[in-house]
Amino acid sequence: LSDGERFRQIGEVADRVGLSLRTLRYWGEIGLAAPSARTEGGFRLYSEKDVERLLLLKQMKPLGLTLDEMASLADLLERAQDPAGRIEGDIESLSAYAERAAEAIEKLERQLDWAHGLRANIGEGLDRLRAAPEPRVAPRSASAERNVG
Amino acid sequence: LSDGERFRQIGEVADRVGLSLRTLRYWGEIGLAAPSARTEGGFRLYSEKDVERLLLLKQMKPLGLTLDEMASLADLLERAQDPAGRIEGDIESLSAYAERAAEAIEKLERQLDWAHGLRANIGEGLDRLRAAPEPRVAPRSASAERNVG
DNA sequence: AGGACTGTAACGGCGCGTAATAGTCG
DNA sequence: ACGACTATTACGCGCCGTTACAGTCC
Repeated sequence: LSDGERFRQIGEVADRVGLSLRTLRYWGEIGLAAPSARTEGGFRLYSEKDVERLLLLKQMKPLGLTLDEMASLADLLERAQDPAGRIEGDIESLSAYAERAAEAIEKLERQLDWAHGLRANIGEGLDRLRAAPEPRVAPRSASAERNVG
Repeated sequence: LSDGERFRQIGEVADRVGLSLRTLRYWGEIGLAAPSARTEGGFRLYSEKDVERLLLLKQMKPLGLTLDEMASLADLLERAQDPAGRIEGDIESLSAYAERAAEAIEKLERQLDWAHGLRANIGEGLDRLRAAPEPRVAPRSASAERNVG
């Protein structure tokens, strides 16, 4: 307000972090990532820390967690930043998430492999389709196949 | 029926391909991957080709397509197998999917990078939490810190 | 004939997309 | 005072998970 804190409103934030307006509003609504201020008229104002949290959350998405779990993990990571505010059980919770992250990574690697295979598969299909002419157009002679423009 | 075709029922198929019973039923219901036979009493019977299609569809999931699009792509790939049954426009459709596959691969790679970063992040958090003892347990002297079991 | 498996039908829910309508900012 | 942006509210959807209840297989 009176200090040098820089606030942005929802549209700019959505562009910067690559999330939709709807998603930002929803995440605020459920307490996952609420803007830390509002204008007099009700416009959401995101601080720099708010934006960082959004980026962190966005990077969590590939782990396949529910939004509740993402909130929990983000809180854990924030608490791990300064050793003051930690709570009993944090270590266990966090190491559980570490394991889930490892599993998610394996799954992503498998999926990436599949995706590469599928792309190759599609490429082969395209080659085959392009090799044979359209059904009704028959080649006049065997050597005429070379005329493919 | 009378020939050597091997049929499996839904539970076995679910185990083999790693999809839930509900998913198999739903995919059949919407025409994405229906079993090619039923028993007299109504039990679904999946042929070997049915199972292959299911595997193909499962590998498509990371591409982020809708089920309708997955059906379309699977049909295109099947038609590309033998050059006989192809249809005008298949090449264009298929190459559009090729592009989407490429984009999906880029996205997956980004996500994989993020996931690695996040895992490292969690690891650092754990290290920090483990480094400092629980709040209420204060060391008796500075040199006593070495007694960590 | 009993237990494992499967069938259909129905409701529920997450994570938003998508209006519709009204208010706010520079 | 204009246009761009934003607010809230509400409905809908895809993709199944999850009962509940009944029937089928060996």
